[in-house]
Amino acid sequence: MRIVFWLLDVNAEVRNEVPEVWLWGIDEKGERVLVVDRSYLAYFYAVIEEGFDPSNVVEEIKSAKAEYPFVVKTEVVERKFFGKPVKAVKVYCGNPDVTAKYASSFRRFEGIKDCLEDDIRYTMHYLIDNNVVPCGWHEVEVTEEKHGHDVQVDKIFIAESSPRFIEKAEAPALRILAFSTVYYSKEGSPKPERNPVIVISAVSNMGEEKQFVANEDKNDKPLLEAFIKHVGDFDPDLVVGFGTNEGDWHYLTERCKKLGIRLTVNRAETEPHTSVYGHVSLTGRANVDLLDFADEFQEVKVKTLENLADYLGVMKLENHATIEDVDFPDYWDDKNKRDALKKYSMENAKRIMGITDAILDFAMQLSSLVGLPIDQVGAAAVGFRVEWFLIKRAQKIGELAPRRMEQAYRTYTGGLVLRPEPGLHDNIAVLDFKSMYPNIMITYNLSPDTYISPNEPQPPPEDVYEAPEVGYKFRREPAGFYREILSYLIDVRQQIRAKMDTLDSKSGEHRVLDARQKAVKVITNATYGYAGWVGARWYIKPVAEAATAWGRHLIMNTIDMAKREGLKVVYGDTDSIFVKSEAEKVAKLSKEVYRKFGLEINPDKTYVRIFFTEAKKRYAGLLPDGRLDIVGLEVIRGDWAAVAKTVQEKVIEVILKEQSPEKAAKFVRQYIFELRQKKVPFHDLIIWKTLTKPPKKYAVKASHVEAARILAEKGWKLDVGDKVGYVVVIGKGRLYERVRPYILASYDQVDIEYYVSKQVVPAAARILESFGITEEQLSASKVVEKDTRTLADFLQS
DNA sequence: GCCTGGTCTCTACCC
DNA sequence: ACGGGTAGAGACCAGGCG
Repeated sequence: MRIVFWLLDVNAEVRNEVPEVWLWGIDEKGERVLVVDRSYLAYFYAVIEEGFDPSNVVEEIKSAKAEYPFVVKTEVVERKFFGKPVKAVKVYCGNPDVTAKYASSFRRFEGIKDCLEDDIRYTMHYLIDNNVVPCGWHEVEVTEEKHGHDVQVDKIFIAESSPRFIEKAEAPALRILAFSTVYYSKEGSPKPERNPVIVISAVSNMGEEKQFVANEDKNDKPLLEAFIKHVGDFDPDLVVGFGTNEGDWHYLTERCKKLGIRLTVNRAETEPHTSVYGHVSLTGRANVDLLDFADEFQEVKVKTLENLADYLGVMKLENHATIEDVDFPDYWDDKNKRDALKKYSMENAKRIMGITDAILDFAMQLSSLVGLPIDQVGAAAVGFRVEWFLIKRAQKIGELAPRRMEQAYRTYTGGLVLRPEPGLHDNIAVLDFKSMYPNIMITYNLSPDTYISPNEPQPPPEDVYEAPEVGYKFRREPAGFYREILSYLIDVRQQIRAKMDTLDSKSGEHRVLDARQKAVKVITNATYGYAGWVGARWYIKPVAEAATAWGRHLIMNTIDMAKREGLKVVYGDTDSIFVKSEAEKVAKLSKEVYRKFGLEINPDKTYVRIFFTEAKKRYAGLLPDGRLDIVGLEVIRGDWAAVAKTVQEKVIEVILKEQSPEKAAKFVRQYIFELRQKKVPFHDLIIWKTLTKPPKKYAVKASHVEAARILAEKGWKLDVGDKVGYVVVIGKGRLYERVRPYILASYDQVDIEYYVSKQVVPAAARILESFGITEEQLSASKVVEKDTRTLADFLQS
């Protein structure tokens, strides 16, 4: 019989010495199915030395049969490696776990140049070779198997053919469970061996809410058992949380162990286990951690669940109280507050479900585009997402995936940034090169396989593109790997967008296609960065270096052409120039640049008025619709207190809209006055900074590290990548000696004068100094204040 | 011992 | 664990200064 199913998750098993690929999915009728494919063998390639007879290698492998019992068969194949034809022996193994070991032995065999693709997981080879696509539909010939396994599905099938991919946009109706936990700890970061789970809130995408609460004596065993049962009863396809990969799953698993129960929440009666890219796998379900997708939202500086939900409009922050982790025990112990804690926990579960609604289409599209199952694609770093997409495309053209090589890290020259013309300008147009680096790579055929290294025989000059400044050469023909891939991506995105235009923008298909074009764009734009990444399988530094060299060449030529056209250039960064807007001249420039270089540069936006400081990469513009576009300045930085950001934004607004520095200065002084009265919320004084390495590795003392140390003393363990929120308090010595984690500080300890002189005034002066207003003028009363303080200090000591 | 200027470290930004 | 270019704050340190 034939079934059609949508692929949710994949894993491998070896049963009775037969390797099996398990495909977990949902069929057209909405039944949960497991399709087991026993027909697929693990393999790797032994690439043959040039001029060596592959059959000798085959013989050699055969004669070593005793040492390599899992070699099932060999096959001589033609492939390409960095574009060059190679012969290889494809070595099939009866056990997926031995390929890497065998490959490393075979590398020493005579006539074998290298072994490849032993580092690609069995399941990934399966998906790629059969064009089986996660979050995609497939049809497959199957026979139904008796339901003898301990797996939670409606039906189990044995595949009689390879699944065949079917183009179909929309996903089936999934069952989704969002959950959020509360742990009880008075000793700092909760630890599963000593601290109980006191609340788990769960929400389903059907709107069902369930809350599990510990007993009065904080016995959490019944709670956990009830939660496990609930997951089993609801049988979700997707389990979604926030920070679950690095937190909850480990905690809950260990907590259950400690209580003598097993956290069996997957479809195979096993416990959660950590898998590739540090993601936690729940066999048969997709475990999605929304924190993995938070990077997509650069505007959200401090990645908390609340902030992300607020940003996505899921649940407006101002209407809901946030309870800090440190306060959980108080809220539990105080019976009057306990309901608030329960409410907060349930709101968090709802936030998770809301965010899921907002990003799930994108996640699914990214998964199917890249080819990694949805639970993995989020956890995979950008470089690996690009790489899996490349591996998938490589297979289609017979290109072998290179191994990751240890290579020395060396930087290279990047984009060109112009010095801005400081001050105010009216009517400025921004001209942007459309997808500059991808298009450069396509146009000049920059690719690992078209690169001609200096020690190779050199083709005649008319057959190569030579990058300016750096002089690297690339074959004009045939099309390189990157050209193929990038043209494909750009084409596909155009097709999707054309299709979208024919659809009702509220339709399901439109929404799915929009998510897909976003996923395509993300991968397209990340390809240049991938090309310059030392860790990349296809890393060839000259490829990335040539791309930026062409970029500089293009932008410099464009500036010259603009000037000749009579356009005044006031700024530019990498792929853009800012010019005094003159529609006809701009149009003519675009045309000429296209004619000369074959790349498109078009007006992106126009500023009614724009302001530059002396610094590059920092400016603020007024858009025709009245919105402000602020770039690089403190307003959009996460490591400045809100007081400074609020004031600077207001100053910018007054300057751009009313061109009145005096009014702006007056506002600043008024704000400072109120700040000194402590009329601004305490939260607006918090400064957030990321811990970028373990505290011990810092070469110099730093405020946020010191704040983290204070928290650690109290038992609150912070990890690399965590944001530390601190305030500056009154005291002596260096700044780092005067910081406190905000959750441990009170308003009356705060050193307001620090916020005046080091936050608000500098942020405001950054703008106002161009108009002749000094820091002193902004903090006029500072002098008096300072003297008073000095006097007070004097009297004290 | 304190101030000053130069350099280094650190973070977060732009594209 | 995708690239380089850049600003700005604060730590740190050597040298000046009777």
